[in-house]
Amino acid sequence: MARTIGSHGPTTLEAIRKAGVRLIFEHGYEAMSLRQLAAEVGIQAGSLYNHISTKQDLLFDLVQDHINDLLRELDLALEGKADPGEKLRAFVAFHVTYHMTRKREVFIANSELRSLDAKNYDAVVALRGAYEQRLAQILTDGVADGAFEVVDIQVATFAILALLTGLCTWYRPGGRLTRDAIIAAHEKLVLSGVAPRAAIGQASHGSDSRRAAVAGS
Amino acid sequence: MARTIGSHGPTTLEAIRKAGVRLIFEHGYEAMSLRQLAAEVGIQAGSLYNHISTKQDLLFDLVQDHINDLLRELDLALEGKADPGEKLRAFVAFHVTYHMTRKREVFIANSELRSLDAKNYDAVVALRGAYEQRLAQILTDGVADGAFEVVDIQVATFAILALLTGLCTWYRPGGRLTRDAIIAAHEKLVLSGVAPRAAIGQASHGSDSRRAAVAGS
Amino acid sequence: MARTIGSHGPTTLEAIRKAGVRLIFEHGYEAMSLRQLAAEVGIQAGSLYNHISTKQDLLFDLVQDHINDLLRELDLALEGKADPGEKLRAFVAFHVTYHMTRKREVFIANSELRSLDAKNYDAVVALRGAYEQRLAQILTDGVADGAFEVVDIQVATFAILALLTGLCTWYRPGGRLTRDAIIAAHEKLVLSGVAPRAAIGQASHGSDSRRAAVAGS
Amino acid sequence: MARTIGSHGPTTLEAIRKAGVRLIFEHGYEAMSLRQLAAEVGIQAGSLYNHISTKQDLLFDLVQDHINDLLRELDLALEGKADPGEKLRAFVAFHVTYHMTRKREVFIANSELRSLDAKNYDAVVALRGAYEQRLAQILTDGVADGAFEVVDIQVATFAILALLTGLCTWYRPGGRLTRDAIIAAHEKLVLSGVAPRAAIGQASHGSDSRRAAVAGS
DNA sequence: TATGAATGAGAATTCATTCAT
DNA sequence: TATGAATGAATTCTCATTCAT
Repeated sequence: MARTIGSHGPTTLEAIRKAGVRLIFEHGYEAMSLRQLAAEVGIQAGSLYNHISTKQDLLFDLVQDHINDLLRELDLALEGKADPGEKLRAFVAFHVTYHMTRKREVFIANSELRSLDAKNYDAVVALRGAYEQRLAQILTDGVADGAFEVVDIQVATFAILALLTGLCTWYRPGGRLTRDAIIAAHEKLVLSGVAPRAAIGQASHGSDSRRAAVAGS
Repeated sequence: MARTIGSHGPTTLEAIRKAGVRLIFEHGYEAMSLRQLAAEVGIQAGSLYNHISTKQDLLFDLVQDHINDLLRELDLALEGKADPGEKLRAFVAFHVTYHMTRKREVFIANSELRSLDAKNYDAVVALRGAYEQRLAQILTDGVADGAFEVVDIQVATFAILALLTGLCTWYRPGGRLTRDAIIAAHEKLVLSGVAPRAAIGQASHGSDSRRAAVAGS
Repeated sequence: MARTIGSHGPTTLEAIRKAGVRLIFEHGYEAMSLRQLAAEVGIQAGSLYNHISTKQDLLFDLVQDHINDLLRELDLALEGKADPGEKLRAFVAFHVTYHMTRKREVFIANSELRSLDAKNYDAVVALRGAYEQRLAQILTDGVADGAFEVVDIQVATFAILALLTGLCTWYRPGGRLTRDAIIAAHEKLVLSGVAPRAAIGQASHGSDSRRAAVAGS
Repeated sequence: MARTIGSHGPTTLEAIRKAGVRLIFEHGYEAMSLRQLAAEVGIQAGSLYNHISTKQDLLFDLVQDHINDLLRELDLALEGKADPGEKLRAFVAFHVTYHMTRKREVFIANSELRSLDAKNYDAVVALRGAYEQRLAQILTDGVADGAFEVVDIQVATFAILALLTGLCTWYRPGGRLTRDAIIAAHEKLVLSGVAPRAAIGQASHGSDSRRAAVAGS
């Protein structure tokens, strides 16, 4: 905290992490070389080892920290929300916002799981499971009190997460749409998506074939 | 004539492609070594070059062939469908089915785009754009005749594709759900998701904030 | 000789040798691959082995045949020449002409000796020695009867051969000079070069240091 | 401070260059493997890349440095020489001396040009042209003031260079002849070779055919 | 005689990591 | 804490050669 000039320790580590996120996002973990990373930071490759212990460890730290942040901030965002609809809307808004702000960390955490070795993989998947569980619980509650209707909670959980997370493959700051517009667009899809069938049945051009499919599931 | 020992002719190429898909799916393109691939096929690494011209080319061929198949089969699946609702349902059913059957090719085509070099990347992105365009057109038509309501067509296109494609990160044949159940679950989410707001509005616990956001988009 | 249609044996071998000369001249023996060579000829690499026994053997044959031709034709060119001056002029004219006509073979025979394995190298060097010996003998005779003056016969032999052979690093058919002009230019240098010192001494700006050096040799 | 174990710093690069010159001289650039080179230096193949950037670059550096040295030292050797005869004698003495001292670099610079890629080749050929130009100018001046007579300056330039450079294919230190004797032998050939025809004409056994050829050039 | 596929060795180069300074 | 040099294993890819068909 009271760091004197010349002590670059934390600064350097931060620079490594920042550059690491960027390079892994752009090239992938396997394709990023530590020489590249060091060059980006402005040091020699060997010097990285004064700050990280391993390339694998750097990845793990980045991913783990991200998911921990995600979880913590989600819980803040859901705080005080009572009914499932409100919660789901908060979830969507939070998830979309977070993914717009930190899309590179998000992307890495989703696409580089396979580059984690077994132990690290398990740890991260456990954390991710906790996050998924938050959404699954919201859906379960909503279905229980009749606010939502889904064919399968598990599938819906995965599908909604995929839908929301897809954002970080195309979002670029300064694009055509405002943050709110993007949130609204996702909110519409998700909230409508889990809305009870009855409500939409009237307006829909629904066919028997669809009903049959659903019934058959 | 009826050769069985070793791997010869088109058989070998097929074996290379099959093993390639599996290894890239499991480890990623960068992480798959040609030694590994060759070992899987049962030949020496150098012998691969009797069948492929480059590791990069193998990836490109796999991805391109997949997307071409996807497009061709989609058009077959949509043939004869008239109204947007019917089309969207057909799209969902087709996409989900295809992704269950060939989830590894699908996964590769989505996750290894960044491993393609510039020229190949552009070619694949163009093809993928054509596929996205099919869905965008369905949504556009549905919105035009009032069957659908979405906040933003572009966003909805990407989101729905992400939702459907997410399937291949968790689907395993022989799982808890039947093929039809999985299709139905996705159909519900997508069809409801684009259903006109009016119909669901009553059932929804909609908040002012959301309406404002939508209005502002 | 009485070859029937369909028998391409000698034709193919000739094509291989021709292409081989060109490729070795352009890229060097080590840098020429048999795949390249085969492609040039229009066959598969494996098929080369119906005509040659080894890459090394191809090189050896090309070089050996060239030197044999060189020797045989030199003897024809020197036939009937009596005095050393006449012989030397004939040698120059022959060597230059031959090197203009077959500069690629010549170049290979000079630059790829080191790519020959020990046995082949020795054989070729022996043949080359015979050729050098022809020139050495001419010089020896000329010196003996006072027609020539050289400081050292061995050195003069190598130097004159290098001078003449240098031609094939710059000569291109259809250049600025006619064949005769090129011969004349070399003849002047060589014939003057071995002319007795006395004759030129007057015209030369000879220094004592040079005389001393010569005396000391 | 006084490090002696292993090879470090500029020492290693120097060792690589020295070993490189020797190996390329002996086997040719294409035939020298970096494993070989590294073994010669006493390091692992990969470690070479701490000192050079590419095999091609090593060759280029060796060749370029050699030609730069050659040019610089030639200009020193010619300094203060006034008339063409004196200059030509100085040129011969310098060239021969240099080629005896650094025959391997010289040989490489002459025989491995074709192994340079286009850009490097052009750079080296430009430098070499500057060197050739020095000799061409001496000949031009000598012809202008009547001290020399040559049939064609261009051809004479190439021929004399080839004559002198040929040295490095046979010269071995500690051979039969002293340095001075070798210089004298080449001086005699070159100086006589460009001496005016008139002076030698008397002593020569010149034939009409030769005169005709020269006249016709 | 030609082919296509295979081999096994070897090419240049890159990599994560270590360590004396 | 940084450096520069080293390591040894691994990378993609090429090569001359073989051989069943």
